[in-house]
This record gives sequence, structure tokens and C-alpha cells, in this order.
Amino acid sequence: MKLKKKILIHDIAKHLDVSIATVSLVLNGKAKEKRISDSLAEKVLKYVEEVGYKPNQLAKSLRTGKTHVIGLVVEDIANPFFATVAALIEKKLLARGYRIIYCSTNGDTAKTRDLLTMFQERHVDGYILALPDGVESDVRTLVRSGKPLILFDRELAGVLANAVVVDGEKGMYEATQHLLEQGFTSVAMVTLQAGQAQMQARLQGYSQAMQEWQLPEMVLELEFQQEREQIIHQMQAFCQANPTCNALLFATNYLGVYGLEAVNGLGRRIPEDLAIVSFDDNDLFRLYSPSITVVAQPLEAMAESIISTLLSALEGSQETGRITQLQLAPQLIVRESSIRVPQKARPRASRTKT
Amino acid sequence: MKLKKKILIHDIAKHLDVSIATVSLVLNGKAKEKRISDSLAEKVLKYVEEVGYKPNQLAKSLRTGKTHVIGLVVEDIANPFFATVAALIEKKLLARGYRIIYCSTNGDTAKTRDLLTMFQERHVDGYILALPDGVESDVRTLVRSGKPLILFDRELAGVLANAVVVDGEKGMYEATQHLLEQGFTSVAMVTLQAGQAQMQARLQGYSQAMQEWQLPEMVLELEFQQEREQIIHQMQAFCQANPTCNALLFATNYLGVYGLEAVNGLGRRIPEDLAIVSFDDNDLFRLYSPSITVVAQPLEAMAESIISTLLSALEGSQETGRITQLQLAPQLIVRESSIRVPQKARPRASRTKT
DNA sequence: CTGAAAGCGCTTACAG
DNA sequence: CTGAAAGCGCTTACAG
Repeated sequence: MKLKKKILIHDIAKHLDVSIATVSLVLNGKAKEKRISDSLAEKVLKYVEEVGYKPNQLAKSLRTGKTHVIGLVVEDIANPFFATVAALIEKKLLARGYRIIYCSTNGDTAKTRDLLTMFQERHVDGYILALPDGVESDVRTLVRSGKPLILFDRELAGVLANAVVVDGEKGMYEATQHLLEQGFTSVAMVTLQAGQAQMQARLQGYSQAMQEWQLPEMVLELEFQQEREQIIHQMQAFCQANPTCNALLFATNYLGVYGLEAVNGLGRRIPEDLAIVSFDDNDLFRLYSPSITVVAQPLEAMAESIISTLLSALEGSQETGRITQLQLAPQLIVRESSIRVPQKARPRASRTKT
Repeated sequence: MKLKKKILIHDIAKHLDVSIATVSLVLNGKAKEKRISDSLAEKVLKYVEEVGYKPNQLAKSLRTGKTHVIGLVVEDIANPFFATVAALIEKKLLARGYRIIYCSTNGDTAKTRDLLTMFQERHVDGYILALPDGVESDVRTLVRSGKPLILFDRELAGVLANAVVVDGEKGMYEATQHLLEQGFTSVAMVTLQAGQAQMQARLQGYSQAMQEWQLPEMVLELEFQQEREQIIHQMQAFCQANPTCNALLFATNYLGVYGLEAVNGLGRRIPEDLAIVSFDDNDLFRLYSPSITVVAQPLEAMAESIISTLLSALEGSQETGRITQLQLAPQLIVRESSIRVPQKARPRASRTKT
């Protein structure tokens, strides 16, 4: 097949006996604009196709300053929430001719800063970012640089930038209300210490509901980035220290997963002894027995909003300086783990009765 | 802070009153080699640090032909197996100064071909690939081009290239033996039609064991890329058409997940009515009740092998033309779903009442 | 040790 | 419509 004798724009110009400029212009769709005859343009296109000429993107980027690469920063690509959003974003961006470079921060501020620097060095055309707190000033600098940028999952305190987030406060408020209405009046929230905006919002939703019912709040705040065993251990200790607690609310997916392990380990039954609701949905929660009630994020809509906001910034169809901030509504999906069991077994499924 | 007045190598040469070459040489660690005085070198380094000069990677790449970017192709980044391997690879490569561009093929041959072309256009320094079948000749061309490349998860028929795979035949052979020894003698295998090497190996392991026991094989081969509902429906139809079947072996993680849904939907009890073993481990299988027996892939070891093979090819410390092929052993993790239940009910958890 | 210069492969005013 | 030429920002022989 096609050997690796790299063919250059110069070669094709020479072969067709036209100037390099002509070839370049045709290839970049500026034939009309520059009044190059249709027949010539077609001849160029045909020959380029024939020999399979591909412009060197590096040279092109160096010259134009555009790379058609988008930098995606997530907390952990192995987390199903981020993996799913990333897959959706990738699919949509690919169709528009953009590639993605991604990296995981693992919640590490210093690493995040390095990643951001690397992305700049690689001249990405735009950024999609879910960042740990602590990099506010770096992001502010980035915004000022004028590169299209969008935050998702969480905003950053004091950073004015495009953002797509989910209303975790509302989600957790509704989840707490649901538990309270089911008669679980001793609800505890398990969350992370991180000062991340979305975590605080989720906690806020819980607090709000508890206050409305004039019930005392119980919160377990776990340190970030601990080992699984550590977390499970602390959850179990918490349950034992709060024996009256009869419902647990988890602020994010992996806490919910570990929570199930912790509860199993203690031999507590769900929902008889302990009701469970977690933020984020996934296969495990859906299929677990009993199935777990969740506050699901609208992943497809998030990806869609992220892309469309970023693209409109990239394609300059909007005034610079214009900021788009979206807050999407999560959905409470009631399953077995949060339904009060009268005395005898329940059918299954999901009714919220008030 | 640092404004965006882009500083160039020329600026720093001028400021220090040395030549551009000197600065470049120092920056690329060739000071010694070129006999540049330590004091001068230090002065350069110091000033570069001071003003925060970062060489333009695009220009550098155009000149040197190296990008320090690795192309990673997986089937689906949202699949926990790929997401986890990707996260591990990313972490390890980052430490060595490489970045990753990733894309998902979704099993689509044409899309895969495009991705490969894109990676070439972007001049990635190396490739890490889990590909659908049908792109053998493209990969052969790639190998011939001399770019470091490593296949993982699956090899490609007739393609001689570096590869890291898991011995699925052995894994499934052991899983089948385990089921048979537990007294489940009517074992069916649920797999995908795809001609992918690793799928065939897994099927082969099952066949081997069944033949040794002189038992008839029952295989459900599902079409690739079907909707979840479709798959579940076919699984249920299969179970109903084969009422004697008392054990199901799933060839890959998401089939196992769908399988659980299918079995639940039919109201069959695990393992009383139907034993279950799936390839690949994950939270769901570990925490499901009953917990699911799996053939786990050594993810950490895979990532490690992939990286070390690729790096040694990248860093040219080995003769070109040398090929490394590794086959790692999977691990059978026996859990509740494949253990014969004597007569009475099982201890904890999970009862589907029929 | 250092300077001047070519060249990586393209795009795009600027003159014709 | 087209050609010659500059320039994107670097690296690296080649002469001193």
C-alpha cells in the first residue's frame, strides 16, 4: 500500500504545476473567496485525494495557532460519572472535528496546576474542566487569556466562567424530604471534606430539609482521597456512634458504593434498619438488592450543554466576554432502599406516598 | 501576575546577550556535550525560570518530530475495564512526561480507521490499542512505519506487534471447571459474535472444559453493539429455550451486568436456579447479593506491562524489530453466585421470591 | 564556547 | 487568478 514517502504540499503543487498558495487555498476552502476557478479547485482536490495527501497538522497549528484539540480535566476517569460524561463529550466533539486530551487530577491541586500548564503548552483550543478547589487564580488567569473554557460538575469560588452544573442542593433537598416523608427521621449525610462547590451545595440541600423539619443534622465528613478500607471503617464507626440513625445520604457515587459495603459489614438490613440514598446513578445502584434510591445527574444533557457552550465560544459566534452558566435539575429516582417497610415485605418498585 | 506577553527564546537570548543556540542547547540538556560553561548554563536556567519561559511545543515538535503524546484507543472509555486501565496508564505515562489522547472505537471499524489516521496526523509518538477486528491491514501498515505501538486486551489476527493480553482461555477454562465441579453440569456461555481474538479465546476455554467432561456446549452469541433491552431480551429467550441450563458464563463485564438484570427479570434465583460467573470484576459483582464469581483481569499488571513495553520502544533502548508479547494470567475469584447450595436457604441477603 | 543560517511544513497577505 | 516570500518558534549542524 501507500508507502511512507511523506508527500508535501510542495509536491502536489509541483505535480499540478500550480503554486503552493493555490493548493493551500483550495484545501482550506478559500477557493471561492480568492476567485480560483472551479475547474482548477476540483483538479487540486482530485489529485490530493488520489495521492492521499494529508497536511501536517503540526505545521498548520504552528502557523494558525489552532490545534483542534480540547483539554478535558476530570477528577478521575475511572469514576463512572466522569467516564460516562467523557465518553459522551468525546463522541460529540469528534463529530465536529475536535480531539480530546484528557487527564485526571485525583483531586491534587499541584497536579492540576501542572495539567493546566501542559494543556497551555500544547496549545489546546479549549478547556473542559472539573477541578479541585485551590486553583482559582490559575483558572482566572486562563479565563483572562481568552481561550474558550467551560467548568462542569463544579464551579470555582470567585471565578467567573462558563459553567454547567447540576443543582445538587435541590437534589439533596428532595432526597432528604423523601426520606423524612417515608418516616426516616434520623437522617445522616455522608460527604467529603473537600471545599468543592458542588459538595457544599449537596450538603446545603440536606441541611435545609432537616431544618424545615426541625431535626438535628448528623454529618460525617470524610477526608478526601482516603483508601477504601479507611472510608468503610469510618462509616461503620459513625453508624455505631449514632445508633438512632436510620437513614444515610451519600453525597457522591463512590461514597454510596463504599457505604453499601459498610452497611453489609455491619449486618444492617436495607431499608429495614437503615434507608439509603446516594447521589449519582449507576448499574450497581440499579441492580443491587434492594435497589438503591438515587439522585441521578442528567449526563446526556450535561454533555450536550458543555459541548454547545464550548463550540459557540470556539467558533466565535458569540461576543467574547459573554458567559453562559447553566444549572441542570437532577432527578430523584425512588427505589427500594428508601421505602419504609410496614411490617411485612413490600412488593418492590417505587411509590412515594406522602 | 504573569501577563500573556508571550516570551520567546529569542527574547531570553537577547536579554542575556548570548546566542539563541546557547539557550536552546542549555534547555535541552546539551550544555555539557557542547562545552558550554557551567556558569553560563546556570545563568540561562536561572533566567528562564525567573521569567517562566516555556518553549512552544508545537514548534519544537515540528522541528524534532516528537510530540510526547501517546494515542490510546479503547472500545469504550465508559466501560469500567477500559476506564480503569486508561486511568492507570495515564498516571504512569504522565510521570514520564507523556500525555495521552484517547478515543473510543465503539467497535466501529470505519471509525477506528479514522482515529488511527487522526493520530498519525497529530504525530503521536506511540500507540496503545484495543481494536475491533477488521483493521488488521491498517495496523500492519502502522507497525511498518516504525512508530512504537502496543496492542492490549486483544491481538489482531496476523499482525505481528507488541501485545499485552490476558489468558482468557485459561480463565474461562478454570471458571467452567469450577462450575462443573460444583455440580452445575448444564453450563451455557454468553458471548459476542465479534471475531475478536480475546472473545474467541474465552469461548475456547469454555469449550475445552465442556469437552473434557463430555458435556454438550450451549452458546448464546449476541450481536455486537445492541441496545441493552435487546440483549436482555435475548438472554431471557435463551434461558427459556434452554430450561435445563443451570449455569451461565458471561464473556465480558457488561454482558454479566445485563445478565443479572435478565435473570432477575425471569425471577430465577442465583445460585439456586442458575449459577453465574462473569469475566471482569467490578463493584457491582463484588457487592451484589449474592456476590458474583468472576474471572478478574490483572489491571495493574496490564497497565504496568503496557507502559514498560511502550517506553522501552519509545526510548529506543531496544533494537527495532524486536517484539514483546505478554500473556498475563487472570484470577478466578469464587464468590456466592457459583457455589452449590445444599438444600436449605442461604444465610444472608437476597431472596427473590417467586 | 558562540553566531548566523537553514529548515521543519504550512498559511497568507502582497504584488502582480 | 497566481507566484514569491515572510513567518509561526524552535533545533542543530556548520563555521568560526
